[in-house]
Amino acid sequence: MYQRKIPELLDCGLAVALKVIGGKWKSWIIDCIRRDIRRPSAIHREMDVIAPRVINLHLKELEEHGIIYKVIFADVPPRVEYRFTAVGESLLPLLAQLEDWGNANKEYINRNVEEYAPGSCQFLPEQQAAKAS
Amino acid sequence: MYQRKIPELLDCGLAVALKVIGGKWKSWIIDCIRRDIRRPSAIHREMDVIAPRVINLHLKELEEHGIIYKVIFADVPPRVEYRFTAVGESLLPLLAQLEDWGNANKEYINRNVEEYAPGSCQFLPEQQAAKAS
DNA sequence: GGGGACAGGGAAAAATTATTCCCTGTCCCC
DNA sequence: GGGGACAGGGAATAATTTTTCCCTGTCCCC
Repeated sequence: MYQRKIPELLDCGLAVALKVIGGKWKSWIIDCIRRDIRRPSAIHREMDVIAPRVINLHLKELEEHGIIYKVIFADVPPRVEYRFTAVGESLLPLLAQLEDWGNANKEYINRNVEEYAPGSCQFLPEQQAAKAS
Repeated sequence: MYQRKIPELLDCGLAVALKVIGGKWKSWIIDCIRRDIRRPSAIHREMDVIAPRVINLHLKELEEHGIIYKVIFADVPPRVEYRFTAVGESLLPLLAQLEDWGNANKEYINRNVEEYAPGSCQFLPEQQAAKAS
């Protein structure tokens, strides 16, 4: 386990929320479980461009944060399922809203990124007002 | 500017949203501007534990993403203000909700992190059901 | 002139996160 | 026995992000 050298500021609710959902593939994993893809191997298949190891690490973090929990069946071969805790469930509507927002604005954002050139931001207020409209 | 080596998956709305708000201090900066702390130097004072350089980089990114825009006054000494674009404004309610969620659950999450020990996740379904309730 | 506030950025280092490679077991099927 | 599926982790490396240090310029005030 990696030992942090710079302390985090976790008194702010926003920081906590972002810590939980902010990992690179976290939200994708959460979305899998939401769609009832709950077994590690199934998630690995679903996210086949991501290394299984990476997914496992994220799963462990989600578990540490109390967003999901693991159900281990006594079966052989071993069978494991991840499910949402109550707190994890409460996150789903927020993620859905974020996703809607992203879908509604991704063209705008990607266009902005492409068009952005250092210095192109030099406008006077009147010009900016025009641009913003 | 850093040249990415691994392409991002930005077709998913959630990924886009997290890209925009996911930077380490992004949401704090957005919160400053929301509270009408709009000038770079004022933001630096407000977030005085963060290096000004870092804040500038995040501001530039928010600008590139079209979340905020810069108003440059012709004054001397130079005066600059950051303001939200319409898209930036539309993000605020979502952030407020995330913050509420984080505040409501941060004790739970921090407790989980502290109590988590590798292997403590080995429960049978019945025990998990009890824990989750 | 010296010092401070203003806005901003280059270069390098450090910290953090993501990724790859490869290894541990068990069981089933051919 | 060999090969595959299952769940999982150690160690090292690469990629990315964050941070520090220091420098550019203008203007005002003492």
